[in-house]
Amino acid sequence: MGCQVLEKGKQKHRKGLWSPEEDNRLRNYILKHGHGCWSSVPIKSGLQRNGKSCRLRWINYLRPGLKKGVFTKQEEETILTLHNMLGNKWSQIAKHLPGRTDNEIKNYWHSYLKKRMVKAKEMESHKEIQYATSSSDTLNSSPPLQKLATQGTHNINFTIEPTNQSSLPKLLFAEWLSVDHVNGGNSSNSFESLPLRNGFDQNPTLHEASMQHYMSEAPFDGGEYHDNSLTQISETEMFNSQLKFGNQMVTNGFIHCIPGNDLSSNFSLNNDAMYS
DNA sequence: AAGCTTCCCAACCGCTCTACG
DNA sequence: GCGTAGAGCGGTTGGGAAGCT
Repeated sequence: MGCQVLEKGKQKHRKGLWSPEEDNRLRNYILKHGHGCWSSVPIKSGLQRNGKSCRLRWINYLRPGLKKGVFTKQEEETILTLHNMLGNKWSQIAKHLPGRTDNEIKNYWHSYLKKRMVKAKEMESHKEIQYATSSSDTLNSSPPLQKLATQGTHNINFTIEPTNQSSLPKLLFAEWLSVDHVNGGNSSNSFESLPLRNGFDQNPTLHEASMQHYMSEAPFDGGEYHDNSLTQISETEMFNSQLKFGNQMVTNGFIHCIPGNDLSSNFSLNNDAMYS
């Protein structure tokens, strides 16, 4: 909001797949200036796309910290669990899978997990029929979905409220950073104590920002983003680090962070972390 | 090898929500 | 309170790759 540069003039917007050149333009522009108002991005960056398209491309493909490649077993289980609880709230689910986008998760669900669920359901109903015919008291067999959903989720210990609420620890490295950023603080910020908002912060940008933290240590040379940079850091590791921070937070209501690099110096957080 | 089908994923579309004047 | 515009989300589509006949 508060965007002044509007898409004036009904110029024809390009559609379809993005060329590497377009990607570079968009990436370079956003890294340099932040996205600000999305509708102004294509104009300022000289792209013949609409703002919406730019936004999507950035979020789903260009944004630093995105994890590419196959979903791990753990991620799979997380999706199943969360989908069981939240339904098709892909963006909510994505918040719990660092480096994955809602689109990616949605696609994965439709192309693979949905079938798996259907299969599991079929098997279960088949079993139930068999069971019903052989025995009269079949009351407390656990629901198939729940069963599936809880398999292998030993390390996911959180509850999800049906609304926007999630108590999954989300306070991350970037929390202090954004706050610092907001406050305009120029502190090198080695040890900062941050008061928490509502116990657990609901800010969805935290994950993003945390990914940027990881990215800050990953190769990002000459605008060339290496997809596999993140694969060197296991998801578990990232997940654990979140939990660790979460624990700190739970214990005293404040978090003490020891930043690695000064992120803001090598990546413009101003918009992605602050506004989105 | 060619044609057909299926699958996957990037991108688009349309809707809702929110902020602002 | 109302209208407008931008952002975000979920559903859907289209095109290319892979697999099959």
